[in-house]
Amino acid sequence: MTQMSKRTRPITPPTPKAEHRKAARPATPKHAAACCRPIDSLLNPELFRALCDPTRSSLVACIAKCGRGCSVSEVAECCSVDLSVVSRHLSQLADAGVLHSRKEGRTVFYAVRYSDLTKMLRDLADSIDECCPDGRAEGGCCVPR
Amino acid sequence: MTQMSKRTRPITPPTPKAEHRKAARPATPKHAAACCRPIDSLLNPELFRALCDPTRSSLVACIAKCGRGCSVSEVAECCSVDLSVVSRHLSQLADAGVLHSRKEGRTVFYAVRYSDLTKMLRDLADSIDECCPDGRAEGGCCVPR
DNA sequence: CCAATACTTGCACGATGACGCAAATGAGCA
DNA sequence: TGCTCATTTGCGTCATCGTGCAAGTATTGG
Repeated sequence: MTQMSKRTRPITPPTPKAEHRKAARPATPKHAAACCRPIDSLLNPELFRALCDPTRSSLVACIAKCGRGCSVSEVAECCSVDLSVVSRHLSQLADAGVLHSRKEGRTVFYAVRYSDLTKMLRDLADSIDECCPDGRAEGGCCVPR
Repeated sequence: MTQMSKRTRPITPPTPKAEHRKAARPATPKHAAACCRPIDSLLNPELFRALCDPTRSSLVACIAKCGRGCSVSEVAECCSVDLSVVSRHLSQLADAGVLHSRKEGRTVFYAVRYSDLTKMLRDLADSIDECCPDGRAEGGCCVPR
């Protein structure tokens, strides 16, 4: 247990869920100074975390292609996992900002947050571009040695 | 690299790696017919899987901001995990197409695949847009009930 | 009020992931 | 050849994740 010495592992007790995911993010590394900061916030693991599971991503694709809000049980037909699993995945995706949920009577409709999602992706792409467009970067912010 | 093929599990022999990740992907769901297919391939969990870990994403941010190729030990200074862990993360990111590696003598330089990465992100954003631009989608491909 | 419908939540289990340490491999250099 | 530096790999450990089943909650209809 002492294996992971100091960082991210308060020995045992509280286990605040996905703890190590929160911690390991050294604000400003030695190299790579203050330039191009937007990438730090845009390269948010939470979004990717939501989309990294194939079941979840297929659910997103299903709803996206659907174009309208889909109920949980409707979406569940898209894949072979239990309805409860789908329910959990959808709420997870909603938490991550990928989906939007709307309750109507006893059914819950999930829809893709098209513009938010595409904005996140494009902003990230932009921030990556900004970091180092072709020519630039030589003698950039990161000390060579 | 197949670094973690069947490793770390002496107990259960066959363990076909990340099995469930491969499987759960019902080609064509009942709803959401053949329209807007690109999203299926672009919403690739593998890319997100690579970026979903905060340590990994901070490594990517570090290298991105760096602008040039960074050696493993250099990058390791950006975060507080063991060098071996960084090495594994970097090769994982390279496998996912996020980074590019180049060996020079005994050092390995990793650099962000700027254009590939931004292309993937923008294409995905485009495919999401295509799926359902504002007005469209009513009475789309997914049967309402 | 009761039953049915549509989800959500609790729980247990097996698989996977991230990690550190130590040993191994590879590549220059004296 | 032997040594050192840079990185990778083997292995054990612990936490987290995805999943199914069963029970619980909310909402609508009779």
